[in-house]
Amino acid sequence: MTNLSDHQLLDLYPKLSSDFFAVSADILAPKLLGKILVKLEAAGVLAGQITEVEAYTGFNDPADHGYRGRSQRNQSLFLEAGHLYVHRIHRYHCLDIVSDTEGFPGSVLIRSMEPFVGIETMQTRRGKSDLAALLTGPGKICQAFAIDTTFDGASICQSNSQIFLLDTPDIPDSKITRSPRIGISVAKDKLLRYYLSNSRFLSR
DNA sequence: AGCTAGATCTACT
DNA sequence: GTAGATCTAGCTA
Repeated sequence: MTNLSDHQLLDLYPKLSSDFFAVSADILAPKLLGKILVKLEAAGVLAGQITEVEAYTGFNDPADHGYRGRSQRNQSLFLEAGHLYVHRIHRYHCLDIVSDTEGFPGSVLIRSMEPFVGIETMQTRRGKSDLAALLTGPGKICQAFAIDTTFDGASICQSNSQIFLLDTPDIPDSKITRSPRIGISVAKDKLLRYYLSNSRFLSR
């Protein structure tokens, strides 16, 4: 896969459309594993395969940023499915895919990926060369892909979207592990983190 | 207007 | 395993 050209990759799989994302976050999360995140930049293409995600289930979930209702920071969580929610945490940014329906703040946090295309750019931005250190954490992904709050509220389902997902075959449940989410202070017991069991591209 | 906590990461020991 | 960097939304007053 590492020798695949940008052109081949983009022709190989169709872009995921908004109906794919319009389900509850806990359903969407495992379906995002194995999908390929693509960002088109003037200098070239960046792409990676999603290996680890977390679901945030809206008004049902005290750990969800939209749990207490709409605010300036979280308003894109209330958009219809297939938009991005990007927020800052400490020095870094985190990237969520908005799920569910308009007005319900469910989303899936992209926690880790395996780098596929644009690896040199990612290495430069991250200041690291080890592939396993490039995209194994939500802040690392946003740094490598140069995703900041200017992408908050952007659609990933338009024909002119700069960021979108490619529809690769689903991963069977037998290759997916569930665990508690990482780094949160409430609702720690919920098993809403999902990852590819045998991947070496995972956080922690 | 000031204070605090946070869906993180790195560099130490 | 833990301290410190770093910054902003959201809260209290």
